[in-house]
Amino acid sequence: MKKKVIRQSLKDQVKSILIDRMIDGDLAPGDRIKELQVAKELGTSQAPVREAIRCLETLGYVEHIPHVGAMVKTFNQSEIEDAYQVREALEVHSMALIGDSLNELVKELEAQLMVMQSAIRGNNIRTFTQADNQFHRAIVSYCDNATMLSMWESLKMQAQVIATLLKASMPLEKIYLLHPPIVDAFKSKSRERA
Amino acid sequence: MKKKVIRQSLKDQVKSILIDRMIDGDLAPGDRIKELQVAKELGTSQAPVREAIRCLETLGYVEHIPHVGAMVKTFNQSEIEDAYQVREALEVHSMALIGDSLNELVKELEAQLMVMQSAIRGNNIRTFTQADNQFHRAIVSYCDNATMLSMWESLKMQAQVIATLLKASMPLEKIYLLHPPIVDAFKSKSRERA
DNA sequence: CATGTGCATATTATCGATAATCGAAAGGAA
DNA sequence: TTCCTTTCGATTATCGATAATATGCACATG
Repeated sequence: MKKKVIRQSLKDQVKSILIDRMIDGDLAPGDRIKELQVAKELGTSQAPVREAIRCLETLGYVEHIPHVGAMVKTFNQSEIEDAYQVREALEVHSMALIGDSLNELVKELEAQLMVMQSAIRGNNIRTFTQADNQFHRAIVSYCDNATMLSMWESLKMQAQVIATLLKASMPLEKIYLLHPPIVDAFKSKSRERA
Repeated sequence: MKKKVIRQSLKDQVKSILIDRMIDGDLAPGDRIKELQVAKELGTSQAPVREAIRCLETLGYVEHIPHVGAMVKTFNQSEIEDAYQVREALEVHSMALIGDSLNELVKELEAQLMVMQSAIRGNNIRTFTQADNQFHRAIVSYCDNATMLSMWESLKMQAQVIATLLKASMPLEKIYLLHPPIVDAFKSKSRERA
């Protein structure tokens, strides 16, 4: 019941709005984002919009060319697969760092697998991406390497996946199949320890 | 013979100057960076300085608290070790992705090991960090996963090491010892393939 | 003494306006 | 035509000034 007073900077508000637009498809990959235009729409000045765009840039959501402008980044399939490989690298390595909470983690992972499966059956992409996100965040959360977590944060796959897959309708099954081997690895690690 | 006209944005110039100051020790970990003060010193307005600081923030060089200000980030030993673990995770995983150029890579890595050893003997920290940087960049460069490379870029260990070690004089030997096992892994992979 | 309240100051966050730059379109010469 | 230059419109980059916010201190209050 905390519901603190909302004191969000304009930059953060603009950032949220732009991300929402990307998720909703109002901003499609390739679309230009013009600072003054957005500022006018949202009733602010150029500065907060500019900062928000720079922020989205570092998150990998938009591409920015000096003196020209920013546009929503277009992802190709290989980029997405590359990112998943990086995820796997981080998570496999995390195994060695996770201690007593290993069993707890495995339960969490399996729960998310179930959610993903049901999302595939219902073709509910948004639910799928949320579960996928939970799955990977769990792993890096349970390992106490703060840098590892921030690296994962910077991957920010969730929005990439949402923005791209919502339209490209890439097969969820293909993505799903990358996950069970990871859970198996954690399980065998757990068994070996007992 | 290219020597193009220098057309660097003020933001980039400010960023470079601030990084130089950190390396030279004029900006020590914990020091405040005040936007208007820097702007006045450099003869610019607040805006470019502000952007430069935000950039340094995403690079991990400074910490920023809303409405309070930015300060040069202070690294503790565990943070540095965490980052090195993440590096290892990325590089070990890269093994599987590197193809024919494996032998070439091993030669490059061993060359950098030699440089590091001689840097340790001469206690030349700057040379050591450069070689360390070359070593790790080589691995992620030879693997053709662009995301992997950008993740490595975002680690930006070189400045962390320079900024921290130049003063804390953390034993280089300890860092060095993390490297040979990686080369060995690449070598055995190469042998196994032959 | 402990604690809260209001002010003063320092700094960031935001604004509106101007300068710098880019890309495309128009024009002119070989 | 084709290539080069110029001009123009659009957009970002930068500026100087103002508003919003946080921190510390003095002071009142119990």
